[in-house]
Amino acid sequence: METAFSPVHAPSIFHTPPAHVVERARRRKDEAFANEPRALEPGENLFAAGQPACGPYRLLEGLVMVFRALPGPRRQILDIAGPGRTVGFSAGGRHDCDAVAISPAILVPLGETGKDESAAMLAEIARLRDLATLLGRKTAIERLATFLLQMMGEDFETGRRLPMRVSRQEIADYLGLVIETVSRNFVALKNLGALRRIGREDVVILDIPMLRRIAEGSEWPGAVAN
Amino acid sequence: METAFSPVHAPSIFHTPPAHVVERARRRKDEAFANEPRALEPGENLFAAGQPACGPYRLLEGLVMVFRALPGPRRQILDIAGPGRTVGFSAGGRHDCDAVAISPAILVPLGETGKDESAAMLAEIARLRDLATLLGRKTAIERLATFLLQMMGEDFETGRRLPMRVSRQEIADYLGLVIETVSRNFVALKNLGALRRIGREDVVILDIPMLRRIAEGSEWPGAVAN
DNA sequence: CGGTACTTTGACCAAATTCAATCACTGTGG
DNA sequence: CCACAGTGATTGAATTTGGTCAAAGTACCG
Repeated sequence: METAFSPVHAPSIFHTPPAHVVERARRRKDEAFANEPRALEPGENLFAAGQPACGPYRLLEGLVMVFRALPGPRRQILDIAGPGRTVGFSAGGRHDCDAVAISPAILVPLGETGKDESAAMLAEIARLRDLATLLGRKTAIERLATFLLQMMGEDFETGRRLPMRVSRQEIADYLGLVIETVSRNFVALKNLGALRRIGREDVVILDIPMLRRIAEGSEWPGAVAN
Repeated sequence: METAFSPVHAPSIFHTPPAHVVERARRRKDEAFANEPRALEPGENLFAAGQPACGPYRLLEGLVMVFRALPGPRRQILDIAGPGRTVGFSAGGRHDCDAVAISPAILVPLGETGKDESAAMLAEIARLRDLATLLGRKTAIERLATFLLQMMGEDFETGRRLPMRVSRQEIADYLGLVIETVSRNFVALKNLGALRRIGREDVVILDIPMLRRIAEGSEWPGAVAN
C-alpha cells in the first residue's frame, strides 16, 4: 500500500483510545441504542452480508476485519481495521460483506452525513485501490512487506517490536495467499535481514528501507536497476 | 463482481448520452473552465498520479481507464468506466492513480459536495471491494466471466452481441492476468459453450446462467456440489 | 498487396498451492 | 514441575495455475 502517491496514513492499529470513552462504551454494551457505542467480543459479528445497512462505525478499540465470502472455503479479507478507522460503508441499503471482531472491539456509529464521513470514504477508496493493486500485481513477498509496513502505522522506527495480532490465516486471506506462502515469505524476509522474529507472535523490523523497496516492487526484475 | 449481495449496478458502458450535452461538450473542448465539460481523445490523460486533485468527473461518453503503475511494466487497472460512471475520487488533495481515455470521452466535473457524490463514493467503494475479491481470490476463468458480465451492464440478454472495446492488454491489466491467459480463457469459455466469438472484436454471450455460475465461483472444487 | 499491430497458440518455466508431516507454543492435568 | 494434548505455524515434496518466451495467425490500413 505504500506507493509513491498513496496519501492514506491510517493510524497504527496499536494506539490506545481515550479511557473514559472505552469505559462508557463497556458499560453500555447491552443497551442497543442507535448512536451508542457498541462492544464486540472476538469472533462476534458487527454486521453480515445481506443485512440492511447500518451506518458506518468509527472503531475506538480493538481489531475488526471486513471480508467477502466466496463459495467454498474462499474468502477475501478487505480490511483489517484498528482504532481510529471507519468501517461499514455500504451502498444500496444492504451490506455487501461481513464484519467480525478479531479482538475485543468498541465502536461508535457515525452520524449520517458529515464532512469527515466524506473524508473517510475517500480514504477508504484510496485504501481499496492500494489493496486491489497489491492483489492484482504484487508478488507474495511484496504483499507481506506491504502488510508489515501497514501494521506499523505511522511511526516507522527501526528495531520496533511489532506484535502480530492476527493469525496467519487472516494475513493470508487479506493478502490473497495461503498460510504456507505467508510462512515461507516471513522466512524469506528474515533471511534478507529485513526482520527478526521473536517467538511466534512478535516481529522486529530491522530494515525499513529494504521493506519499503520490496513493498513498492522496486526489486522487481523489470524495474529500474538499483 | 456479481456476488450475491453486490448492490452496485453500473449502467452498461454502451449506452448513449444525451446528444445536446455531448454537442455542447465538444464545442467547448478547448475552453478549460472549471465545471465545463471536458473532451478527451483516446490515449489522452484526464489526470495523473501525483497531480493536485481535481474534483470527480461524471463520464458522459466514451471509456476511461483508471490505473496504478508499479515499477517495471506492471500496472493495475482499477476501473474501466463508461457513460454514467464517476471517476477521479481522491483523498489528501493529490491523485493516487492515472486516468486515461480509451475511446473519445466527454466528462463533466461534479460539484464539491452533493447527495449523489456521496452515493457515487459508496458505489465506488462497493465496486473496489468486488475488484479486490476478484483479484485476491478468483481463478482466471472466473475473472474473465465476471468481466464479461460486467461489460453487459444491466441488460442480460442471451445472444446479445457484445463489442469488446478494450484491448486484451487492458482486460489483462484489469483482471490481474497476462494477455495470453485472457486469450486462453476466452477459448475455454467458448469450449464450455458460454459464448461465441465473431471476428476478434465481438462476442456473443450464449449461456448467461453458466457465465454467472462461473463468475461467482460456484463451480469451484470446494463449493457446494451442483 | 504488404506491413504493422494485436491476438492466438504452443512449449516450457516458475511462483504459489496443495498435501502431508513435523514442529513449537499453550494450557491442562497428573 | 513436567508430561501431553491441542492448536496454529513451519517445512518439505509434488502439483497446478498462470506466466514467459517464441512463433505463427489474422485483421486492419495504407
